[in-house]
Amino acid sequence: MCFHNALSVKAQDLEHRYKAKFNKDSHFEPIYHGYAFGFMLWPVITNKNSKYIQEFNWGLIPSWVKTKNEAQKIRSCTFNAQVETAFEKPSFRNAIKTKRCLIPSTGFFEWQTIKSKKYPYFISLKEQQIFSMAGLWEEWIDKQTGEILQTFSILTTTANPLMEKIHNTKKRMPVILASELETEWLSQTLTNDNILALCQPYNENLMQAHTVSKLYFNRDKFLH
DNA sequence: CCAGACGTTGTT
DNA sequence: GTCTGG
DNA sequence: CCAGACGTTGTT
DNA sequence: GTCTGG
Repeated sequence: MCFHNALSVKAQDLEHRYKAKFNKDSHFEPIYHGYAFGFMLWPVITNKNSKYIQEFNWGLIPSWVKTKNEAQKIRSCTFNAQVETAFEKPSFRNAIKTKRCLIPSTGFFEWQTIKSKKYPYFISLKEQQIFSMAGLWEEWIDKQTGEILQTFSILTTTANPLMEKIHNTKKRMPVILASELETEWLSQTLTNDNILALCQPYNENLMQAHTVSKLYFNRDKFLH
């Protein structure tokens, strides 16, 4: 599961890290806590255009969705996509073959449950401030208004031992790509097996986690 | 045939 | 768009 | 964010 | 009207 994500760096830092540019009209500001249900804009680098950092909305809307209402309903269920089943699911099977992207992150939040109480953790990488989660994207056109919505989903896989201890109810974690595999993820010529091979749980020894205050998750602080 | 799903996991 | 369940 | 609930008891 | 669940 991955509903709480962070990208607490400047636009310029991202441009250096990915050797890609934001569009001129972008106003990216550091994101200290992004919550999926805000359907917020997030920087992504797609296989279609890796020279630019685009900003897509979190919550993938498949292209076959007919109405805004239906789109709103489905996108609250497509913040994450399980990689084990993504090749079969109608919502993801097209995207995982042809529309992959990198989701830049500086860390994400997960909850540990102990005796029915929940403790939030922040998880990041030891050696890279900015890393990439593996993502899928889609482009949806509202036939009523002509509006185009570009959206994305974060792939999840089974938790590694560190994440099993933290996210101890569902035991899932986002797919994290080693930096040297980012270009490969965006390649147009991968087989299904190649794609699955890139989506293994990340090495726990390269990750770090610490508890954080629940105050970070007060509704008022991260919605709007 | 035709309506309905199509998806994931849950802080205060 | 395509599959499933009734 | 925004649609949907807003309630209780307890059979096949 | 306000809270909750997705």
